[in-house]
Amino acid sequence: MDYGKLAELIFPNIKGTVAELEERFPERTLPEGAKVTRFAPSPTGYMHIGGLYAAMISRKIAKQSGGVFYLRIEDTDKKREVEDGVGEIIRSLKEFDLEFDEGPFAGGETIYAPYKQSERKEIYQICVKELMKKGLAYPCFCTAEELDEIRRKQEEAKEDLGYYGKYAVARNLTYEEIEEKIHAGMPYVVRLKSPGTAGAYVRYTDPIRGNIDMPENIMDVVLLKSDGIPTYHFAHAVDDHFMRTNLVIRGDEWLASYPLHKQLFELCGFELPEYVHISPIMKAEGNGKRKLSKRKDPEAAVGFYLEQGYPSESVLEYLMTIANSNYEEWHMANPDKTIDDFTLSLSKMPVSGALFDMVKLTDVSKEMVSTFTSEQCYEKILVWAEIYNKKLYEFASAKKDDFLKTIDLWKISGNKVRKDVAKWSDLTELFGYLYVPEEELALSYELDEKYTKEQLEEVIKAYQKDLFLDSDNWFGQMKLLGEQLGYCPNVKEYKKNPDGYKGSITDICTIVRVAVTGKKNSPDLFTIMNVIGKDRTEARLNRFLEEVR
RNA sequence: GGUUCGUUGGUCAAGCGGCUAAGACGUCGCCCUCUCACGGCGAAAACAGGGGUUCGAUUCCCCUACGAACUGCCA
Repeated sequence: MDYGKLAELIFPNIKGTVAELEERFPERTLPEGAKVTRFAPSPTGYMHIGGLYAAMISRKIAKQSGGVFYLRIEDTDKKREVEDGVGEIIRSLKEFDLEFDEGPFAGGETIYAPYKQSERKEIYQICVKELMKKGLAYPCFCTAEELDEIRRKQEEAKEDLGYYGKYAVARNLTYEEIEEKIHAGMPYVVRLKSPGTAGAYVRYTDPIRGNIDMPENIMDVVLLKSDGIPTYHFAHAVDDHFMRTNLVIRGDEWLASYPLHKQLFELCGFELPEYVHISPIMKAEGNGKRKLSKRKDPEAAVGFYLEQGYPSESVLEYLMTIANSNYEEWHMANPDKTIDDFTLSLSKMPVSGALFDMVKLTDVSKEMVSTFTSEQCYEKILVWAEIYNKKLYEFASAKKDDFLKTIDLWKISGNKVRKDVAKWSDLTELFGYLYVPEEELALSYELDEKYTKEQLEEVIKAYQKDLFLDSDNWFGQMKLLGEQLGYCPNVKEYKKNPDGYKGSITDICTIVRVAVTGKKNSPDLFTIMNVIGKDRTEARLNRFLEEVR
């Protein structure tokens, strides 16, 4: 077989050479140890939390090594592609401040462009043509039915599944047969003619998992699909070589493809990049766990966190605790530093998939919110509310000073920090009495059954006479008021002699608190009433009286 | 079926031949001039099972069980 002739038959219009590509996409000049990493998603819908995780790690590694992080869109499967999938990815990453160092998605041009696989078709074909010239690739005209038949036979014979060895029938086509089929317009794919040996092994050392021995690739995998577009595997080899990626950080579902990728790089004459395979983020199910699924789990989408109003810093912080479990300790020892100051270690990444723990995220986020100033919270809430809570946005943007007071209310208690809020949607859920407009406010009073109707009325009516809102000793006034009604002003004393009183100052405060907020727990009540104002407080008291009647 | 990876408290996990097996979240209890929150103190809670190797295994080897990934003209 004259492979040169075959290559011309298959790729008559492809004139470029790999050598030219090497020149067009030269090696990068970077400091020793600098890592070039990429995030390479497919635009198949909303962004997955696992994608965010991978992107964060890739960017972090590039950044801390003085390297480059870029975005490449893997849009080689037009069937799965989704309208504005690329925009979705870019917006999501931007929300999390994960910016790129180069390329059109960073607002610039570089010699390594294009950054979308669909625009790199010729590059792949040049490389395939060259392989074909060397007798390492060939056209295959097998139909889906024929492939199914092969598979059936292999299953029956309990052999390895795939297109290889004696099953790779298209390997044996003569030039004349191929020419005839081409002229007849038969569809075909281009396959790798794998030189792998059955029974041979390749060793791979993963920074996370250590040494792994895997069988060498013997499959004649598809390089170019019938539409001339490359498969993932081939595009990966070509792109990561010519875009000069030197560290491929990817999900562990790719681990098994390593022998193939190694072979592809070798046959193309490319230097193999380093690889790291990271574990997926899992979701509990029954007794076990499974990968977070786009279809079943709303929390798989990064949009979920944005919508709920988790600060992006919180989500990243949580993901970092998963990525390197020593991060938390480091952060406790360095409370004023951020993720950017931390050195991520690939070898310390988890080997098995971690369950996504929403409770832990909540804790991390409360901690994070407590480090924001009120002004910072205000800015973030504004951005969030503009999209997800219009009413709140109106309030926040119209009355900034009032709004800042509400923030202080749940952020600060005396000289201590409160940690109530993990996400901005908590605002209306936890503090409806502050943030929901009066006419829309639904209060379901959390009242202990021990209080009688008369008791409630008595306390509220007494309190209505003077709210003590101008007092500099509101609590003292409340004690006095309680005492007049027969409630003990001292909790300890009350506990010693519960039968001597109607209740304690605790009860007085609780009743007023429930009347005003609907809730039996809240931040400082005096401050709440001052923040919502005298008129609204009085209205709430009246509303409560009507309710208990 | 084959290949590969994994399995320490409810969760995330440290550990890399010898420890009363860290820490964090969660849970529970106690304390902290009204509740909550914050903070402090404390408690319960784990090496999947079985064989080896070894003076000694959570750590090394093998087997079993369970889980996961791959096995596409999807990535």
